[in-house]
Amino acid sequence: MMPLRSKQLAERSGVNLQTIRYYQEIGLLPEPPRSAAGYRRFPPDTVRRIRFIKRAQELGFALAEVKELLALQVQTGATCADVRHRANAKIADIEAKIRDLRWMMNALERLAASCSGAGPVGNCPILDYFDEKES
Amino acid sequence: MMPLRSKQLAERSGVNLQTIRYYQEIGLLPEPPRSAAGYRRFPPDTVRRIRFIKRAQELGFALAEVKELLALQVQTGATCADVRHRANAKIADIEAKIRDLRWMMNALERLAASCSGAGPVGNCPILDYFDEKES
DNA sequence: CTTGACTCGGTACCTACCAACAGGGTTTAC
DNA sequence: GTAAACCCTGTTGGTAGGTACCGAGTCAAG
Repeated sequence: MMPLRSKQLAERSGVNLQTIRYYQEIGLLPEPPRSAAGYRRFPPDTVRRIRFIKRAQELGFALAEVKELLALQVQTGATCADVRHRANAKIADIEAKIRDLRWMMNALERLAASCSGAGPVGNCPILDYFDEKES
Repeated sequence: MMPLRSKQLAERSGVNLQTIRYYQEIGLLPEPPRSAAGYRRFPPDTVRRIRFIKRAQELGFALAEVKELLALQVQTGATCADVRHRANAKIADIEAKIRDLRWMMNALERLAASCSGAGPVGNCPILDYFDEKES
């Protein structure tokens, strides 16, 4: 297979062209060789690497964490337990986020329920909550 | 009451000094009068305004949205229904986020369960999922 | 030989701040 | 009156994860 240019890589892996450059800039993609005119020539399996990144991102991993996972993948001596540990930590993160969001939603629902929706904004219980004097 | 200097305002409202200046910069706080030496002199009720902002933020409103809420508060003709509408939209946002996070968590839990934790990283089902060839 | 599509690096923008800096201002104790 | 201690000011740059635009260079087809 021929090496890919930036746009081809972007199209085949389903991301924006600038995303490719961004990933390269932050070291998620190795520095590719260049053509005589300076064009990037990516090895075709880079498509797979980008899909790896996107899939890990979908499950909540930040790019810095994805970088670690990619490093783990080729690191001799890395074990399955290392990966599982990261997955479990991420699960705990997500649980905490969900708890926060549920608390927000609950509070908002109670406020919305206490607001009849009639009348001017002066006695709105929602704004009153935001504007309470005491802490 | 005497007007407050930046740091006093920051301390009394429980935010960082730079946050005060940031809020002023983006128009969330009105431009305060200055002392002869150029020091900001905030009216004491600014503390209350910042607490408003912080409370709305806690319930998931972005600063731009908080700005709208603050504008609504003093806008003649604004109704309680306007506020409730915003609250309901925010509830829908949060619901969508929770759904996404639950999907992530589910997927991660299934992957973590499929991973024994034993052995090298080569056959890790978690990394395999990220690294699958087919889309 | 020109046109259009592509590529390059660089920069700026978004959110919601935080940190560090230089150069002054003010207050308090002695 | 002066020195230490602390405060203020604006400016710059950083964070994550990109998106978007710019002028200039390159390449292939007609």
